Order: sequence, then C-alpha cells, then structure tokens
Amino acid sequence: MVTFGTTPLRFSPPTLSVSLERITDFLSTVPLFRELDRAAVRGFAELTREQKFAKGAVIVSEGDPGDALYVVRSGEVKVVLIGEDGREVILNVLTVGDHFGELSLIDGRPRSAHVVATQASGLLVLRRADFRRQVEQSPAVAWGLMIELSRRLRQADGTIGSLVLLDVPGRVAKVLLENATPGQPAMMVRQITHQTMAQMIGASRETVSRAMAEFQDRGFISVLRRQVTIVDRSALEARSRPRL
Amino acid sequence: MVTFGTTPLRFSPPTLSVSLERITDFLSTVPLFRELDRAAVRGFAELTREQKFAKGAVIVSEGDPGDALYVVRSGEVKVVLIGEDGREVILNVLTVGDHFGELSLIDGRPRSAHVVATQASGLLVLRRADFRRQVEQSPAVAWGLMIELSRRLRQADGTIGSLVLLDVPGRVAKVLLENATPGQPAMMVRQITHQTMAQMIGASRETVSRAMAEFQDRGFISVLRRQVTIVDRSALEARSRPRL
DNA sequence: TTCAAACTGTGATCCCGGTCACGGCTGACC
DNA sequence: GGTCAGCCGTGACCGGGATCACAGTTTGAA
Repeated sequence: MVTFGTTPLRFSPPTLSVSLERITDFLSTVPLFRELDRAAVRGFAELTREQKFAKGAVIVSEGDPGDALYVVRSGEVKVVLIGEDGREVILNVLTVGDHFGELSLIDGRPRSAHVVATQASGLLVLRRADFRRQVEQSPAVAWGLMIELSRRLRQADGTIGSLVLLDVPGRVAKVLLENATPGQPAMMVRQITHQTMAQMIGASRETVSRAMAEFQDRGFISVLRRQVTIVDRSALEARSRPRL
Repeated sequence: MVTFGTTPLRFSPPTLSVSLERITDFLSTVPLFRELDRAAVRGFAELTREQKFAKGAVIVSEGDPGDALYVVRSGEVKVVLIGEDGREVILNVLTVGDHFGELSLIDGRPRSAHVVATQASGLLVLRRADFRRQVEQSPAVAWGLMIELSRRLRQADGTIGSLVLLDVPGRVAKVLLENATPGQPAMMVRQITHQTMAQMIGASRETVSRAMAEFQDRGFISVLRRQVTIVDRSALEARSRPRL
C-alpha cells in the first residue's frame, strides 16, 4: 500500500500522485538530489513530466536555445558533435540516472551538442524557470550540480589527454576499462559496438576491430557472442598509459 | 634537477603582503565576484594571501590533495597534463583575472593537472574552508562558479571535437582565432610560440610551423617580428571547419 | 526459418603528420 | 661587440592509421 508519512490512503489514489511517488523514488537515487530530504525531492518531481523517445530520435540539437534539464529514467542516449562532413564524435553515453542539459540552464547559452536516443528511452523533463527557482531554494542542489560539473570537466580533460598522448589501441584499452563493471577476477564490459567505440575515441571502426583482435590474441580480453570480458586487467592498464 | 620537457622547474617561497583595498578592487573585476557588492568582495579579499612564483615554478602538481583556489593577479600560468614519457598537453593558458583550483575545492578530489608559471606571476590564494564558508553565504558566487564551470566544459568539449574532426592546420586556424583580440579590419593575436601552440593542439612544433607558413603564403595572416596579425578572418574560419 | 540489416575481420593502399637533422634568426646578458 | 639559449624554417624519411573493398557472422523481425 502506498503511504504518505504514516497515514495510509483510504481512497484509491489518483494515478498522478502514485506516479509522483514513483518519480520521487527514482529522483532520490540520482546523485544530484541525494542530499535532499524527501519533501524537497518531491518538489522537483512535481515539476517534471515524462517524455518518451524512440530509438534514433533527436532529443536536443546543437544551437537550439536550451530551456530544459533532462534526467534519463530508462533507456540510453548519446551526446554527440556532428561535423559538417557528417562525421560524429560521441562525447558521452548516458544511462539511467544520468542527466544532461544543465549547461544551457546555467549560462543561458545555446545547446553545445546533439543528444540522440540510442535506445527507446524515457526522460524526465524539468523546465528552466522551475529548475532555477528550486535550486535557489536548496543550496544542496547547487553543490550537487557543481560536483557533477567538476566530474565531467575532469573527465573531459582526461579525454583530451588521451587523444593527444595515446595511440588507438591505448584509447581502446582505456574505454574498455572505463566501461568495466567491477566483477573481481574477470570483469565484464557493457556491450558497445566497434563503431560506437571508434566514435568515442576518434578512430576508425576498422582500427578498433584490429586493436580488439590484438587484445584477444594476447589474452587481455575474451569475447563471447559480443560480450567482452577483461581477463588481464593490468595488461590493459599498462597499454592505456603513454609508452616511452 | 627535475625537468618536464625542456623547462626546468623551480620552486619559490611564498611572500605575504599588500593592501586589502587594492585586492578588493582587483577581485571586483573578476567575473566570479562581479555580482557581489563591495563588502562581500572585501570578505573574500580578507581571506586571500598573495604568493609569488618565478617563471617555470610549479604551482600545483597532479595528484596533490587540493585545498586552495588561486586567482591570477599578474603574469601567466599554464594548466598541463604530463605523460609518463614526458610529453606535455596544455589544457589552458590562464592570465590576469583567471582562476584555477576550484575543482578540488568542490569535489575534494586530488588535483587533476599540473599548473606551471610561464612568466613570473602573482597569485591570490584562498584556502578551502574559508572559500566554502563564503560561498555558502553568497549564492551569487555559487552561480558564478557554475557559469564558469559551464564555460570550461563547453570549451573542453569543443577541444575534443577539434582534435577528432580537424587536421592540424584546421586546429592551428582555430587557436589563432580564439586568441585574437577583436581589432576590426585586421586582428592581432597574443604572442604564442609554435611550441606552445603545438602542445595546445596535440601536434608537433614542425607541423605548426608549416601550417603558419602556409597561412602566410595564402595571405590569411601576416607575421612581423613574431607578432601575428589576422588578415583574412573568414578564410581562417573556413579552414577551422571540418572539410568534406 | 528465412531474410535483411547491422556488425565484424582482414587485406591492400595511401597519406598526414611525427621524428630526425641541421642551419639560420633573434634577443638577452656579459 | 660576442656568445649562448631559445625559437623558427625546411628537407627527408617512414609509420600509424584512415580509407576502400569485400567476405563472413549475428541479430532480430516477420
């Protein structure tokens, strides 16, 4: 039974508030809102509406005036830059609990990249004015935002370093490690196509294929039905450092 | 002596000093504090100490626990990543009014890069606890910080895009434009050595030289005693876009 | 099960740009 | 002035990785 505080609801609750509670539950798990008490999170939840996107749908486009924050509730999206020649650079892949769009909310500038659904996805949308008012009322969210921005900035700087200092196999090793879920003796990597990897590290699909083949030969990883398992973590780590 | 690349590193002792009002005047010009009234800015000014660094001095090192924010009061510093093989990547060049070190203050993680003085410089230092208390009292600074972080994140993403999508001459054209001061018909570029440019865009010094030579031949820029002038802005802009 | 669409593996070719080598400038400091 | 340390310009070489081409393998929808 759904309860508010200790008071059980006697009448069948409107669907809207049921889903409100579920959205509140969900938002509570997002790092941005983790410091808040339930009432404050509900304050945000009330301001959201859920929007569904089919695989391949464009959620925001570079240059758009940005006036909303999105939280991924289900599915997966990618943040991409697209060159005039059509080539794509994947800046980030976001899954459940991740959010995007805050830059435009903060500085009022246009969107700096495209965001595209890579799977059917459900996103919670929070409009600018609402968000801003809420943030001003809870400084905890402001800190949370700053922490998140810091994390991304460190990550972006790391990516710049890799692009300059590492060769393609080195960059491949790095994304493998970054996408590994920590299962002790042998670690799994969430499924990514070579094409996607290539766009994440600024390389061609073929070169990524060759690097993966090499890692298999050497026993660094093993691949079974497109599921990659990391066999020799430290070898990959060594390969992901600049070599002299 | 420890060296990174070809630049010898020197450590210079801190010197304490200077007038509170003059520091307040200076901080008032920094975007981060622009929204604050004079009393609030003085509050920050009271918490700072000025520290002098000789050219080549290391101000912070990657991996250090970071517990201070620095504002450049005079001189120039560079933010660099250093590979194990000694190669440097310049993430940013900071001059008067710029600041660095806030990431570690925000998220408590170690410093993510080295910062080295490229000229004799004076830095205002603000320690973690002091800074944090002040920020909590003035939300305007929190917004200012978020805006600054957003700006850097956009810039970093743009850099990633350039590294992947542009060839070396394209990246050279881009830094020229980014470092141009907007003098109408012909624009000047602040002095940067080819070596520095090369480290900013992930290229070799020689290739940058050749690109600059090409731009001169074509009449895009002219160089007189190491002072670069942009002659044909739109040609450079065209060159700084991905070509099909 | 079948068939199309998407993904992967691998060879051949070519070229951008890194590296090496070296000589010519420029400017700072005795 | 001389001399020394950084810069800059340019040629020669060659290797990592993009590109093209095509065959083999999965996947998933009907």
